[in-house]
Amino acid sequence: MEISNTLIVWYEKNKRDLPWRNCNDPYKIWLSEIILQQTRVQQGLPYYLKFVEQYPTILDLANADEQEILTMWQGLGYYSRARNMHATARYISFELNGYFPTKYSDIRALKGVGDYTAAAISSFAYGSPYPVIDGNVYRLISRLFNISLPVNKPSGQKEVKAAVESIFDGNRAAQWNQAIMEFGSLHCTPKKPKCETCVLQTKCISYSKNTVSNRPVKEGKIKVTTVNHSYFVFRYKDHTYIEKRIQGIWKNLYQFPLIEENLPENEVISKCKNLLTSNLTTELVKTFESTHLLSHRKIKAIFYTINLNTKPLFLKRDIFEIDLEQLGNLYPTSVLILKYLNQ
DNA sequence: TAGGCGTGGGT
DNA sequence: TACCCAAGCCT
Repeated sequence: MEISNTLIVWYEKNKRDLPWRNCNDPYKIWLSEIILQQTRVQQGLPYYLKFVEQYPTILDLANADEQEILTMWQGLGYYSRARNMHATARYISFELNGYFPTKYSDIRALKGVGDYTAAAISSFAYGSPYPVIDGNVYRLISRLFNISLPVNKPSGQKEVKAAVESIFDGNRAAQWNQAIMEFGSLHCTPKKPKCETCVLQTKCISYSKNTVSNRPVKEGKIKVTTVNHSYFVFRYKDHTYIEKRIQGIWKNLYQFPLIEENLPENEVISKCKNLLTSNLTTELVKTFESTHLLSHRKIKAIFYTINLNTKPLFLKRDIFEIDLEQLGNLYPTSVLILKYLNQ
């Protein structure tokens, strides 16, 4: 209880003014939590404001096209969040008559809602006594209790959860949850935590044992593999030609026709010509190169421009014609392709 | 359960 | 530069 008081006093004095706080609308709380998954407040905030303006109610979101929602989401990453969010909006609007679920178990069962998000919505919208455990909490708790088990493995997660429950105050769950995340985010930071001015310093076992810089422990590294992307930008008048991605990364976003194999340039050009029904007499011009970094992949991208005098016919039926300016506006696309369009 | 899934900021 | 990390979830 003493730790809870300390955290909450700190929070009331230091909290940021954010639009989804002091709000009981489960729709807006849910929306903010989906946007903020693995996303910094600074990056997610403009998207939240945009979504609330465009879709004031969950029914507005449910009635929107997925393509429009993905365009709104463009640039935020982890696009499955947007697809799941749309599916959940339709489920709540049309199966639950627009009533957002109130029970933790029902909230937890929604698409795109895991343990963290269910606890956040339950506490912030309804005051239900479920502690949030996000990256901030893993870090803060592993320091406070000097937990040496890896927090990205079930063993460490179990220990953190038990520690959280030992200090959680369910009678003020919403405030408590906001407080511990805000404190972790602003004070008990990953690098250079502000231990010298920390209100929990005397309670922090890692501080007394000088292990703060080694907490939290994480095991295993993500290996980043390098892949090649060759994009073909066919131009005919103001038109260009795109296709929809149907699986994997950037699913349901649009792109220029793409060859992913790592081939020598002459074979890439040969593959490009095979996309068309007729012989290609125009040459390909390499107009842009970029290395695009993902969390788990390094994409070495090359963009070739092909300026045509006649309308092209494609063997692949799913390649279709648009105005170039529609890509990134009417047709959502990746930041990699936005970089090309903006250069 | 380990890997897939984005992007941008910080060091 | 290369790496870590961010209000995680899904399969």
